[in-house]
Amino acid sequence: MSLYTISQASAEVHLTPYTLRYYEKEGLLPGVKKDSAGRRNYHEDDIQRIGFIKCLKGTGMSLKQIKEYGSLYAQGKKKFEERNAMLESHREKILLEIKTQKKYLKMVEAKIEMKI
Amino acid sequence: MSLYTISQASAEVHLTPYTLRYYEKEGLLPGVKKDSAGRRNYHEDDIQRIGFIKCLKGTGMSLKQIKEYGSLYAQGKKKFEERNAMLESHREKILLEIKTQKKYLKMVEAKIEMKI
DNA sequence: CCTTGACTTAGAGTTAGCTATAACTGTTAG
DNA sequence: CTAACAGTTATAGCTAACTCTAAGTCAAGG
Repeated sequence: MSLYTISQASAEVHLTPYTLRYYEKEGLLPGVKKDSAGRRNYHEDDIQRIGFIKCLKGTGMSLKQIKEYGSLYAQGKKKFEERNAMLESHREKILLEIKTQKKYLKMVEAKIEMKI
Repeated sequence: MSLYTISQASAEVHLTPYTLRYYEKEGLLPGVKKDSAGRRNYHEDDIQRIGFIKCLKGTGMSLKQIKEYGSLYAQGKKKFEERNAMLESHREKILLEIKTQKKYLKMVEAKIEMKI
């Protein structure tokens, strides 16, 4: 299938229709097409975009920054440097986050092992 | 030093005095002592408790659940099973989260490598 | 034709987790 | 002694990210 209604897209990406409309309203997901009756038609690449939005959001990027990233993306290769710098620094952030999570994991495990 | 004012504790744990008072008000940090003038005196073990609160919160536990955990903790060994079950399931959650973060890391790195 | 149901919009409401304000009190340095 | 300071409480305000409601539109089945 290459076209999704909002409820199909919702099921596909595990976000509610409310959230999908909200993301669009906030400018995170520009250019979603509509049919003659005004209903959203999500294309395969919209699904991909939502997937990457979830990735960025899931690693702690704010919707505001995600929107910023998307807007750089939309401006093509003239903003390539800026956009990639954003990803690079986000990459560092994720690495740090994983490190922190591992540290916290050890703390929780130590507490479990204490058995008191 | 074994006693901290709120601003010293704040500096020590990297949380604002607002947040420390808020946590106390919300019941996450019961039993903080006060001096004769009514000012909080954080003891070494309060600092430790805050450290563990940060650990739980940093791994996605809600303040409500952290409070619940603390209340089980306060009830001593009769609630040991329940409390440890909470930690065990939280441990699973952290492991899953690390896995997810690693997946997302790969996605971001792939995007960086695309160079488009 | 008419009802049903999935959609639309604008805008209001909710929740978590702080963050700030106002009014006040006790301690300390000059 | 007094002014500045660091704390106190109660309560209001804020932001992010949804989540829901109301009122309306359109298409398809009986």
